[in-house]
Amino acid sequence: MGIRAIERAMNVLQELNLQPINTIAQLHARTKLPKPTLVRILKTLEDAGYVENDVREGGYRVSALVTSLSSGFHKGPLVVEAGRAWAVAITRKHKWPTAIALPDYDGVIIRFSTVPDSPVSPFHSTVNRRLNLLTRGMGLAYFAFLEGEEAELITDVLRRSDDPENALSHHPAELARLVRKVRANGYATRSSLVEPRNSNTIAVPIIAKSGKVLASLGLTYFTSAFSSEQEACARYAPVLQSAASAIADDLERLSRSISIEDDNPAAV
Amino acid sequence: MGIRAIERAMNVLQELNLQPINTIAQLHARTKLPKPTLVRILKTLEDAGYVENDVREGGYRVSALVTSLSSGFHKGPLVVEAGRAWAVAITRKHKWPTAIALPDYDGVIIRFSTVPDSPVSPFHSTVNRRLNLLTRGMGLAYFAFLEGEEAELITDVLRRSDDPENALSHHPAELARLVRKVRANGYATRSSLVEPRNSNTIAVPIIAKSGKVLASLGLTYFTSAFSSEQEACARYAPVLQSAASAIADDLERLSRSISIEDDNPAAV
DNA sequence: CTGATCCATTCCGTCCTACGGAACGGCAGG
DNA sequence: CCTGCCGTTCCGTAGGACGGAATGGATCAG
Repeated sequence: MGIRAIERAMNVLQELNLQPINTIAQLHARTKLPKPTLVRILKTLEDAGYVENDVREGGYRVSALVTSLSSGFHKGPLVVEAGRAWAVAITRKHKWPTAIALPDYDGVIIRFSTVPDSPVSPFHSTVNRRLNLLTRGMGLAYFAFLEGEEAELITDVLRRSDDPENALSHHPAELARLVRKVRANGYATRSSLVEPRNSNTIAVPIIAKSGKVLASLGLTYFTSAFSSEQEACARYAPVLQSAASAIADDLERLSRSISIEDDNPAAV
Repeated sequence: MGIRAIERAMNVLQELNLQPINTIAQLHARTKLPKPTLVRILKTLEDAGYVENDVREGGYRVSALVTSLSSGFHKGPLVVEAGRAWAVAITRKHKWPTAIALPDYDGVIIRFSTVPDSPVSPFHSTVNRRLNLLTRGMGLAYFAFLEGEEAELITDVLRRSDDPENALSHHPAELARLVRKVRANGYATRSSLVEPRNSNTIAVPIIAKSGKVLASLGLTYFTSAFSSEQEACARYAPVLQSAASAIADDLERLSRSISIEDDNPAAV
């Protein structure tokens, strides 16, 4: 068993990263910690410079110094590095948060998200969150564009899964129809069968010049902001597609001009 | 006064970010904490998943989860996002760590560094570190390419400083000569008058299409790895220059294709 | 093989400090 | 004015963090 105060502080810090601004009441509800304890922890983090108490906004937020807690960690695949700038740019222009997800066995894991840059995020920061391949927009955008042996391999793995979100894998015909539809559209959206219902995600694959599907790029919006899913897709799918293609270009340029031997896409 | 255990844990976590691998003895020396206390703190962080005890390497290192402690913080200028991929690519190819620094009043601040990706870094992670404009490679690469009013303004500020590292600002003729040399070379290096002596940094400016100097891109190497500074510069200056120019291109493409209203380069 | 040295880790009794219920002051709405 | 909700402060208590000393390896010298 570890030091309780530290465990608590780390949890609080994680929670703080999930929203641009956090009130004591919210943190109290999410962490189940007594308010005085929260105040004490936040004061400690504030003194240390990791947290700011924004009285105007009425809450606490992480400050620039938190980067020093993770500046020593990298080994992110190059596609994430190449894609960040585009993800940030889209969010600056269109406000909605975007994210980049990388394959991880029978799912994808979000490796970068612009939630903190988005003034209107339906979600909290979702970095390191795992998404299923068949029901989630970013999972499906990856899965549907897989080809040949790789596609079969993953399909087999999914078939063996008893996760309800992978249920579609037991209905090959329907699955094939879904894949065809996604490929025809050039983008995927989150299944209407899974939570949360008040938002949706539009996602496209990032495909290397070699044809290999590297990752997916997604944008999440409040459903209430549009009259229909079609409207949102018509607006953002082209943006995402051109960004995904630009990311693939950038990767190509990166490897050509600097000539990288091999970008190992090993996850984690 | 805050909670001591938390303050200590945060310090330990920061220290862990400064080196790829950290032994208890090193941490003990750097943090002045008793070893049992360190072990307890590290065990706590390990249980929570932020730290790994790599028995093979004989020490502790930060793990992927630390990113969740800062994933909520962004507001980084687009030039850093655009430059990351290139910095990472250079380090993967040439091994030496690279960094991107942004202007901050009378200095520059390192906003991104590939130290964790470098197997041979002379330095520890240097994110958020401030560098002087006249003696440091990355500072000088920025300063020397400033033009017109902006250059005069900063020069005035420097002249009013009594920081020994800004001493050159009191000798306008020598300063002008240095600036001319840097401009002619197209890159800057760290002054041989300042520490540390066992490494050096080669840096180039990142200049937007508009002509505005946005940032500097630097590479740091052990002096002992080359027979002369010339040799290292001949090898890496062109690499850095082409990367800097590519970053400017990327920025241009980012803003053209997504058409961002205004990239506010405000630092922290 | 023995003894010395250095290291990370565990023990455990002491003391302190983190804890949280209760109280407080501020604010908004009724 | 009162009521409800908020963030913050108080303060007596008790449980947990603390660190010196002991332990268990690993490495090296003789």
